[in-house]
Amino acid sequence: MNGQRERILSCACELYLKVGLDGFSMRKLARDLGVTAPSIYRHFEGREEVLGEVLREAHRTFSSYLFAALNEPTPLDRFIGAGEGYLNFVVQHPRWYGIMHTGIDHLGMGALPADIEAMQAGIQQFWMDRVRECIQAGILKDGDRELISVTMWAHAHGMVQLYHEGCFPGTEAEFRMLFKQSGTRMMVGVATDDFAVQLNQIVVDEATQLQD
Amino acid sequence: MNGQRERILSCACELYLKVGLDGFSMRKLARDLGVTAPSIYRHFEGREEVLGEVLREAHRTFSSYLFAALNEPTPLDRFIGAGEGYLNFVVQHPRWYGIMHTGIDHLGMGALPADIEAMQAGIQQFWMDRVRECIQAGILKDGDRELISVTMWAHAHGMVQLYHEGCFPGTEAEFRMLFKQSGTRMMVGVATDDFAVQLNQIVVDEATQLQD
DNA sequence: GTCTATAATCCGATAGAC
DNA sequence: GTCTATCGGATTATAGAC
Repeated sequence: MNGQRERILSCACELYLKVGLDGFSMRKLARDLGVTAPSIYRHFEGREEVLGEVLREAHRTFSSYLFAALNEPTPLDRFIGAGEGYLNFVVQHPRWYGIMHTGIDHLGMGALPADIEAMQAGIQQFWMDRVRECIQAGILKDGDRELISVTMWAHAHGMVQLYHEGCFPGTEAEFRMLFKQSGTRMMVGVATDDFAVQLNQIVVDEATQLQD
Repeated sequence: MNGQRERILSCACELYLKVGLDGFSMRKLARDLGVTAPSIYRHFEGREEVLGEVLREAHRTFSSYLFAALNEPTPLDRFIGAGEGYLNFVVQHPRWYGIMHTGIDHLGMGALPADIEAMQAGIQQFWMDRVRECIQAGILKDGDRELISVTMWAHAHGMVQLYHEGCFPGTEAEFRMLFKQSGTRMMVGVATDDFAVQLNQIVVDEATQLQD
């Protein structure tokens, strides 16, 4: 029966989301499944292969959050939609974001499976496409696309890491606000002069709102 | 003899820098010291107390890298000096930066020692002072100081995390360049209009340099 | 202050019976 | 396919001799 393999995988994802990478063990997985540990080795070569599947599921979920933005009508809408998808994902699934940023050595693997590397390449391509079409639409500066992408990536990733580390005191809703407000300011440096005017207007509006 | 305690601490820092947090064990520490594990428990209550001292040393070193910038003459020089100190620290001491961003639960502690919390508060105060005096000097926008600080913090931390994860392909020197170039763009959004002109001039100069 | 010996838990993985 | 039994290793930490 091949359904058993899928039952193990489903249970493995659940276990990882509950206890994290360091707490994830074959013995606990067996206990949750209601079997003994050696049984799992009939379906998987070892812990490494199971974790590979968990990592695969993380990438699948992340991709679905991002790629939903492709249904939006304009480059700007797709860019904003992708940003909101990213924000929703990291807030709702911190463990899955975590395993995607865990070194392969810590996962006990020598190298990433080819299909996971392909998914990573697809995600990177997705972001580069958003940057490219926002440049064509006159929203982002027509310059070094890689550098523009890095600046936005680093800001977003840093915000998320600091939030997950507990460096921001507020609630989840307050973090979402902070993420967007900070993102607006960061964007000013990579936007065209015309679009920067609109972004700065948002900043001013926020300031006057706070005064009321 | 109290010198033994200091010898253990020195060796503990060395061991942590070599093998990281997960590889750090009392047995390895004892082996490096040339004694057996139970001996260490005459000087320390347990692994948690030793790691607390390692974390303390990390904060001391980080602070020394930052606070050296206080010798600079102007607010802008102090700000740039602090940024360069930060960059030097994270490049030269990734493990120490790492333990400073490790949750206390992962360190096996219930709460941070009061003096370490005080050092963290001092570092945060240092950055807020840099922001405050750069606002007074007409370099940064006169707005929400906390938000300006968060934007810069997130960008810097994100750049470092991605670098340490191996997400940037280049050399260390190329990363230092990337950090500064990306930082310049990020700064445009939090700078005054006057200072943003200077920052954008740097961006243009870089672009024309690349064309040659 | 350091040692030996050991308790008490964990872990991944395998052999071989059923 | 699952089980029992086990190997071989890791860890923190303690008891008690010297």
